[in-house]
Amino acid sequence: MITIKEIAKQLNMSTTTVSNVIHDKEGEVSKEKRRIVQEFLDRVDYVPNINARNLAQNESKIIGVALKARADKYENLIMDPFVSELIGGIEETIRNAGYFMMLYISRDTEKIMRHVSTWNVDGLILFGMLDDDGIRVSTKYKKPIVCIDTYSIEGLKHFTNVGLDDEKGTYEMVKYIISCGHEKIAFMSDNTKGVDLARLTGYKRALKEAGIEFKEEDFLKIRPKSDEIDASLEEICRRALDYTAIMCVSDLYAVTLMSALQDRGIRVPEGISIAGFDDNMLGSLYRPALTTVHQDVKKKGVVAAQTLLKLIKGEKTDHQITLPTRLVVRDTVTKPRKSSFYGFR
Amino acid sequence: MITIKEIAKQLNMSTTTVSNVIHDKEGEVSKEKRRIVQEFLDRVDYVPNINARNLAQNESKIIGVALKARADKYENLIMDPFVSELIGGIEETIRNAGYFMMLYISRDTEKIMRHVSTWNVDGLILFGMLDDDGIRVSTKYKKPIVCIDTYSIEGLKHFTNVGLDDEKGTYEMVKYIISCGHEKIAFMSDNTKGVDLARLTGYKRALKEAGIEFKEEDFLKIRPKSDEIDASLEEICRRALDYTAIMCVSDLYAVTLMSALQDRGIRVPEGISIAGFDDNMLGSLYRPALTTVHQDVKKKGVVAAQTLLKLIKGEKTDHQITLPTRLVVRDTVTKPRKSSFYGFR
DNA sequence: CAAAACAACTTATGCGCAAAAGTAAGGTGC
DNA sequence: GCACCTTACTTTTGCGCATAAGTTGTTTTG
Repeated sequence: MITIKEIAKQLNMSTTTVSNVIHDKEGEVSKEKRRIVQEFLDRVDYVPNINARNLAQNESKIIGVALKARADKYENLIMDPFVSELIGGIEETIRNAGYFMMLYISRDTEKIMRHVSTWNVDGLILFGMLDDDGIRVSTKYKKPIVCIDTYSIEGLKHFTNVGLDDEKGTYEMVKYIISCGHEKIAFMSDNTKGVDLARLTGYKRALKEAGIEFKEEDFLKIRPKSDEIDASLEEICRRALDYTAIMCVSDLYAVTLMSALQDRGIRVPEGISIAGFDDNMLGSLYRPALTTVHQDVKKKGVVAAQTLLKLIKGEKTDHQITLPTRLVVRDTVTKPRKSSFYGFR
Repeated sequence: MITIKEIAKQLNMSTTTVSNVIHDKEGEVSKEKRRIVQEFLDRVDYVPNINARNLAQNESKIIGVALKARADKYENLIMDPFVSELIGGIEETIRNAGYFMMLYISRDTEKIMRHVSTWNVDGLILFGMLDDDGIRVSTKYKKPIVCIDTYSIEGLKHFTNVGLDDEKGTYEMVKYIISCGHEKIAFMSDNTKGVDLARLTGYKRALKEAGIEFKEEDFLKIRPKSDEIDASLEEICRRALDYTAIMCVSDLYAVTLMSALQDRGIRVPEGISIAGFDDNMLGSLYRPALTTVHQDVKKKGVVAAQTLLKLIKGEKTDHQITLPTRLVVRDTVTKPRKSSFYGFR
C-alpha cells in the first residue's frame, strides 16, 4: 500500500502538499502541482490508511449497531425480515453519509459496550438491548446512542428512541375487529414488557371503549422456547375456541397460530379471526392473507440512522420519534362465526 | 480515554512495561510489577486505542462482509431469513475469534473493494457479489476472500467458495417427485445462472434418468420486479395447469406461487404438487407445509467465517467446500391429480 | 573467575496521517 | 521603502501503540 510519504518522495515534494490535494484544500496548492498530484493519486489508486487517519483525527467513522440475540426456537424467525430490513435501512443511510457499520449480535450489553469503546465508534444504535442492566452500562458511554423500540422510562431520559405508536396501532386494529361484530377477543404474546405491553394496552383500551371487560385469561401466552412451543400452541389452540378473534402481537405469531389452528382443523377466518402486527412477507404470502397493522421497518432503520448522524454532528433531536402505523385489511378478520360453527373440516 | 503513556507516568515506570503486562508477555515483567499494573488497568478500565494498535501492527481485526443488494419488489424477501441467518452465523464465529464485522450492502463491487482496502480489513466474505466484473475487481485485492454460493469457474481459481450441492439437492427432490408418480414437472426460477443453473441441472438430470424429455417451455420464468411480478405470476399460473408438479428454485418462490395458485382456486397439493428449496420458515409455517430441500444457512455462515479465519492465519483450505442438503418431505407433494381434476373450488 | 547468558527493566523509533509552525519569495499599501 | 500580507510551499510535531535496541545488575558456565 502506497503512502503519502512515498508519493511525496516520488513527486519530489512535501507530504503536506500531497495531503492538501487529497483533502482538496482551497488556495494551498498551485493549479499545476494540484494537477500533477491528482494524476499520480489516480494512477496509483491511492487509499489512505484509515487507522492512521483516525488516530490523527481521533474519530472512527464507524457506527456500532447492536442487536440482542435470542436463544429460542424462533431465533431465526425473530431475526426474520424485521432485522434484515432494519439493518438494510441503517446501512444504506450511514454509508451514504460516509460512515460504516459495525454489527454486534449479542446478549451481553457490557461486552458490547466494551468493544464499542475500544473501537472508538462515533455512535451507537441499539435494538432490544436496553433492559435495566443495559441502561446502567450504556449511560456510562459518552457517545450518542439511538435506541429502537425501547419503552424504558428510565432509558428515555438518557437516549433518543425511534419507535412506533404501538398502542394506537393495536387499538385501531382491535376497534376494527370489534366493528366486524366480535366481542370475544383474545390477545396473544410471549411477554408483557416494552412493545408487547404497549400493544396489549392498545388492545385493552379498545375493549374498554366498547364496553367489553378484559379478564386475565384473555391474554394467551405463547412460550416460544423450542421445548415448550408445541405444548404452548396446543393449549392456546384449545383456549382459542372460547374466542371469535385473536389479536396477535406480531405477524410471526399470527402465522404460527394460524398454522397450528389449521393443523387442528380450525379454519381462519371461518372459525376464528386472526390479526397480526408488523406487516411482513410472512403474513402477506400466507393464505388466507393476514389482516395486520403495517409498520415501515426499513424506514425505522433509516430514521434511527439519520437521527444518530444528527446527534454525532452535535445537533439536538427529540427524545422520542414515533413513526405511524396503518391498518392493512386482508382476509383473516371477518364477522364472527355463529357460536355453533368452528369451521372444523 | 487513558493511554499507556499516562498509566506509565502515574505508576512511574516505562510504557513498555505496561504494554508487556497488557500483552501478557511471559518473563518480561516481575510478578510484583505485573500485579501492580494489572490492578491499575482494571481500576481505570483501560481500553486500548484500536487505531493506534492497528497502525502499529498493520492489521485491523475487521472482517468485511459484502452482500449484493437487490432492487426488485422482493428486495425484502430476498433479504429474508437467508441473510439474517447467514450474518448471524458469520458474526458469531468471527466475534468468538476476536474479530469484528463490517457490513456492506451494495451492488457496486468496485466501491466496496475500495472501502475494504481503505479499512485494511483482514479478510472478506462475499455473497452474491461475484459476477465477472466483481471477479476482475476483487482479484486485485490482496487479502483472503471467501465466497458464498458462487459458481463462477473463473472465480474459483482465485477464491475459496462455500456452497451447496445444489445439483444433487434438486436432483433428489425431483427424483422423489417422480417417485410419487409425476411425469409432467416444471421448473420455476428467475434466471439460469449460478445457483439457479445448478438446481436446474439437477432437475434435468432427474428427468432424463426417468426417461422424461425436458422442453424449453418447462422452465417457468418468474420476473420478480415489482411492475412485472403480477403479470408474471398470472402467466405462470396459467401454464402451471399443463403440469402436475412444479419444482421451485427457492422456498420464497414456492410460497409465492402457492399463494398465487390458491388465489386462483387451484389447490396444492390436490391440483398440483409444489416443491421448494432452502427450508426456511416461509415454507414451514405455510399450510400446506412445504415439501422442500433443506440447507443449513447458519452453518454456511459459520463455515465461511471459519474458513476465512484459517486463510487469514495463513493456513490452506480447499477451494470448494460443499455442505450437504436433505430432503424434507411435508405436505405439498403427493401423487398427481387425475387429469380431469385441478382441485378448483 | 572471566565470559557469556539472563532477567528486568528503559529509551528510542516508527507505523501513516493531519495539522501546526516555519520559510521564502513576491506583492500591496501608505 | 519599510511593515505587512499573501501564496506556495516545507519542516516538524504528535496521535497511541508495539517493538527493536539499549542498559544494568545478577546468575550461570566451562
